[in-house]
Amino acid sequence: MNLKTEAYLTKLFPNFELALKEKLREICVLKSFKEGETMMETGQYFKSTMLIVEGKVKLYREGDDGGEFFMYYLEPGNACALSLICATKQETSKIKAKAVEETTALTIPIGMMDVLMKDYKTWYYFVLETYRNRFEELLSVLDSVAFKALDERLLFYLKNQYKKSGNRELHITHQEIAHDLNSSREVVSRLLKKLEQRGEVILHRNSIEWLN
Amino acid sequence: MNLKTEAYLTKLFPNFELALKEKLREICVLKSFKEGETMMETGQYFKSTMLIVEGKVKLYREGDDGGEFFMYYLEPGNACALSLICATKQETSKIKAKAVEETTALTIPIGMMDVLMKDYKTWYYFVLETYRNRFEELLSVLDSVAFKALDERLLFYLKNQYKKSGNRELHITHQEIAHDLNSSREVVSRLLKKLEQRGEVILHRNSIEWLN
DNA sequence: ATCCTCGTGTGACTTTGGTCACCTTTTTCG
DNA sequence: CGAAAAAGGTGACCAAAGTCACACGAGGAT
Repeated sequence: MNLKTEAYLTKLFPNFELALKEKLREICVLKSFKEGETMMETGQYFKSTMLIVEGKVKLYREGDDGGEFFMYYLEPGNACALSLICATKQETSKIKAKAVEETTALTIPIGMMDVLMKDYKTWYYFVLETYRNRFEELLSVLDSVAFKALDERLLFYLKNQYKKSGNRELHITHQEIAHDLNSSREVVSRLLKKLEQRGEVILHRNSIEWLN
Repeated sequence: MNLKTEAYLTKLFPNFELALKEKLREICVLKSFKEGETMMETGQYFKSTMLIVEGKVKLYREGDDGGEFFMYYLEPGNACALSLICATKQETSKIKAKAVEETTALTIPIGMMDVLMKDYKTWYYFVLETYRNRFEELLSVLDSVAFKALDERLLFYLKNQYKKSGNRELHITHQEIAHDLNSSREVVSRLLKKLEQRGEVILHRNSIEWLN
């Protein structure tokens, strides 16, 4: 297992200094999640920070009313910015993380965060870079919610999916899209139909073909 | 002027280590903005990072269509997280910063960012803390846009204004509220009327009295 | 005093998107 | 195979909020 940890660190976090990698090999625990499993639920305290090394994770923001709202994906090489924040603040998150594939993560006990921060410059850089990236991603999500009507948000969403998967054939149901956009299935279906009529996509059962 | 800089640093950034304060005294330039002045416009490159030391700044996100959208205030002791991000990335911001009062800021040339980051631990902490706080603030803004109807967003907005000013008497026009919420004046007027009928506020010309 | 601007109030209309009811087709599973 | 579940399509209806048109009153300017 330590060997595996080392392999992941070398491959996905090449910028980590040697000493940091050694330290992490010591304190990290590999943890696996099944497809569809919820890795983190609203109301939980963070006991550890996670570095994703395998799979794909969807991050949702949860509203007080129970609504959910897709923010972004975490992929191998990413860390959850929220877990970095919440970990240090010892707060419960209004965040839900869901594995969309079989996912593996390196978990770091939050007690270690301060030490890592202080002693390893490359960790510090990594955390900073993570914040930066998530911050920007969050801003662009905010943009689309604040300024765009649902049809544009849908396009934005599909485009993102396409970019992430690199596949013209998006394997997803209308229901799930509606869920991610915090809207309803009928509305999404209607809008998709329009997109199809405008020649931007072709609809199949369980998948959407992205043209252009 | 260096004396002034020093005074500000001591008062507003007590956590900065001595060496950092000295360094900043060397490289910072004090800059003042008039009430209503736009400090930062979309499309500009950041040439410097700013630490607010006097006054109050409203931060807006701008949409492609020209719409604007109030995110949060910056106050003495705050830095603009965006300028920290954009500065390092050399990107243009889709952000507008507007002084709502006579405002003074310490400006730090972006070229210095790396040095500060590397050499001064307390700077590093400060930046991290800034990210953290803005990130959370951004999330709560996102919440209100994503999950709440306009009436609730209005309440959220008024409550924030009240908290920031500490004054029951909010000196603001319906027009400006509408602008900040990226909505329209008529709608805001109507909703405010409803709030008045429900006994939550009293409307005056040019101001809103916040009850409870 | 008169005028003009600004802030506000209000009714009518439209669009967007959420909801409901109900239907068809495909897939899964006992 | 046949029933049930999952995925998607569609029309009717409704509420929220954006738009337009216009009215009114307070206050400042001349």
